[in-house]
Amino acid sequence: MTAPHTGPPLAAPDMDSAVEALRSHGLRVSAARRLVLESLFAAEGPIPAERIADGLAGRLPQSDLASVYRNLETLESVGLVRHFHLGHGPGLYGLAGADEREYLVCSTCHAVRAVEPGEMESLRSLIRRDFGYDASFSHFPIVGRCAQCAHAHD
Amino acid sequence: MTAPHTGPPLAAPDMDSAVEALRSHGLRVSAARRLVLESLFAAEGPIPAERIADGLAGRLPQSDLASVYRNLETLESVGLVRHFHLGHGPGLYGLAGADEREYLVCSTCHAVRAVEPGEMESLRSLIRRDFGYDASFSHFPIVGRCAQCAHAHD
DNA sequence: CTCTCTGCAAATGCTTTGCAAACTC
DNA sequence: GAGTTTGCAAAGCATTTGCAGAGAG
Repeated sequence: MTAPHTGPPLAAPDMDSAVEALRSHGLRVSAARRLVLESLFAAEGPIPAERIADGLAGRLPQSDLASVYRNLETLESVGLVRHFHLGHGPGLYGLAGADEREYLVCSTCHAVRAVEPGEMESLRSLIRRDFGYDASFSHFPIVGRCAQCAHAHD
Repeated sequence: MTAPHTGPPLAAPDMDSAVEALRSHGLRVSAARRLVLESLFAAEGPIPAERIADGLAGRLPQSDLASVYRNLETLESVGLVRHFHLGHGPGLYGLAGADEREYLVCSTCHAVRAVEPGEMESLRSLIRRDFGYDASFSHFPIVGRCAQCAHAHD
């Protein structure tokens, strides 16, 4: 059941350590805050804010969307949460360190492909060498034409 | 004055050929359409739709923002225009083939660095080799920590 | 004369903000 | 209690859509 974890360790592996992290930053542990964290722990992967507000489609209590956004921002500011985009549509939020995969989106068929962070290492070092940037493709995806679409040249 | 041009040639080098391209696609050459093209030819580089609507801050006649968006989409669909994003904020529109530089944005200081397409070639071939994608960083930037920010470690 | 395109207004989708009441410490 | 955080409502920003009239071919 426990798949081998290749990415960075979770900033907080469970609810308790997340709560502890909040307190250590002088933040209060409110019900709404808890609920955001619980949703992220319960979700199968990164989700839009709205899914948290509707209680993961009923599995958890609902909460106010504005508060969800506020809390996601707060949690992100202390490093417990991260968010990214895959083109248009709402941002996706997840636990920092979890599922920090990087994405390729085909500009033609719009298929999304996720790869483990390790697979981008040579890419990252090339960028570091050529441009001096420590790049991450976990906030914006790499956009390009995928092999299938390149074959099926329009 | 004419800087060496390393990128692809403009899809339409001037107003006349742009108009011709429109006609060849069965599209009408309306005043509003002309104005969008003129704005893009007049602009120093990619600009948000709103700047076109307000007539480049008065240099040209104003036009309706909704029509500007509609026309940008139309022009993009026939390959005369392209658009991209640099993080949040409005999309930036420019003439296809012009200023098709690719961007790096520092995740810490948010500085934007543009590079000529050629400079990304080795990066692009690595992505092609590793993932089979024909990548372009002219729609989304590469996000990462720049050298200066890496030095000044938080 | 036909069909595309425009301008206006209103709607949309995602996210942020103002504010009084509720809750955490 | 003091100060954060909430919930609700409303605003904000970028972009899209509906529709009747104007304009291109």
